[in-house]
Amino acid sequence: MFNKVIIAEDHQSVKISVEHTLKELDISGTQYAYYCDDALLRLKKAIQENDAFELLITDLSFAEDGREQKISDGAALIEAAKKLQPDLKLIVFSAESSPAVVSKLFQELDIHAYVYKGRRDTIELKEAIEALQNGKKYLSPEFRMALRTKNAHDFSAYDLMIVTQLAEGTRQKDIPAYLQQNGAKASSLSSVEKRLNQIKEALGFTKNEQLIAYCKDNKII
Amino acid sequence: MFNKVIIAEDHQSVKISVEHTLKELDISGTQYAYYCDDALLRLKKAIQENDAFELLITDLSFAEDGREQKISDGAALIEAAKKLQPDLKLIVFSAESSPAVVSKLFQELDIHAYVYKGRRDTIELKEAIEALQNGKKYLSPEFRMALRTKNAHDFSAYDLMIVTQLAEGTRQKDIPAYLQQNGAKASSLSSVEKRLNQIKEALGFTKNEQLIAYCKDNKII
DNA sequence: ATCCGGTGTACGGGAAACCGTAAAAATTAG
DNA sequence: CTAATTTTTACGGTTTCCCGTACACCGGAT
Repeated sequence: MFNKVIIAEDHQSVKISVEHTLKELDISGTQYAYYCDDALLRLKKAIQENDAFELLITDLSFAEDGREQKISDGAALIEAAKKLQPDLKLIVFSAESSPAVVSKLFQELDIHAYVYKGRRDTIELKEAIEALQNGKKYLSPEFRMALRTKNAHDFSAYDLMIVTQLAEGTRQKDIPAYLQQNGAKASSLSSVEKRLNQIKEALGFTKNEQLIAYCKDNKII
Repeated sequence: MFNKVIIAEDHQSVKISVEHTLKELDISGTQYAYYCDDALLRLKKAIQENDAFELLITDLSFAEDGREQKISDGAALIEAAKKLQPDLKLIVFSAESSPAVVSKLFQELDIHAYVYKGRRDTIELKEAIEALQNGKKYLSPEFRMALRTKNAHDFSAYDLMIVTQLAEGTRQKDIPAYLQQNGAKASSLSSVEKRLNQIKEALGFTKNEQLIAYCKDNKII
């Protein structure tokens, strides 16, 4: 049974609903943060006071609003929180609909649940919390199929460099210089061409413009 | 004083919060729809029963979830609702942060208020409703500056055709044929090249990839 | 009718991207 | 350590794109 929970969520409307949901589950020791930095601070403080949180529920994207923040999104918050407190349970509560992104959360950040903001989200949030209390993981139904059919192409850090440069207007023939500066293994123009071809081939594309559109649509860059 | 209000919102968590907010404003005749089609249906029915709604609060993006829908987003819902009932007051309640999109809502759909889902959104929603009751319009503070510095480039339908084709992988030299089929005035390769140059020039870009990235980021395509 | 500015089109030289091939370098296997 | 395999790089020909110039067309104003 969770008792001490912290929510990181920048939408006041959502925060209020989560508040209600937790109340319905008789979870009382709940704190809220509108900023990731604030959430991390509270986590630290709780540890120092020997009364650590048991569960973090966080959104993924946080809007900037002038206040300078060290941590700008939920993924980074989770990473920092895990370092601070490895046993912390993690629920991501987000409207992110890209299976690629969600899959990454489970694989790389090892979160315990993903709840998709949708037409049943408060119900699903309850289900997720209950699942965690039983030592299980939880994934919103919408994603249970999607995650199996994984990405047609896994973008490596190397791929990301290239695609990002393209999207920023760097000429293909100038990318080798950039790669060299950033210490990438294969940094010849041929390699860049070959890799781009492989990626486009894998995705069934023919033009760079198409690839950029795809990456933007899927939040890859 | 509003009395009969309808909410179109596909996030249960947000819907619950809006519910509370309206209750706090002593607005009782409130209905909710998780789908745009449902919202439109209720609007129609209310008119037939001579008890039309006074205010529509709607999100912009609605997730698809298997159920086939005629209207798939808030903008289309507003358009349909206006046709049905021109005097209906319109509040858009969304997390959309692109000034270009919000600007369009006011200019082309003539909405009365835009409330940005953020750290003060329930408060702002109240302010918006009160503003409307006083015959005023409302825009979330975050946008009040941004809307003045409008887009560096206004994309015409013609521009959109070209950029969309690019993003779909059509070769530049094949775009003229497409334009001709779709009855665009200028359909020569030269014209396409020239127009693309003008757009990129206006935005300070040099490469198509950059332009596609920009369009995706700003929800232009 | 003439003169315009704006807009669409045609063409051509040069740059960049595309694509296949083959050499060179680095890894791995035996 | 050498052979074999994979990865990276180099190079050349072709296509596409880029960009400047020049011409044709059209509606409006003189």
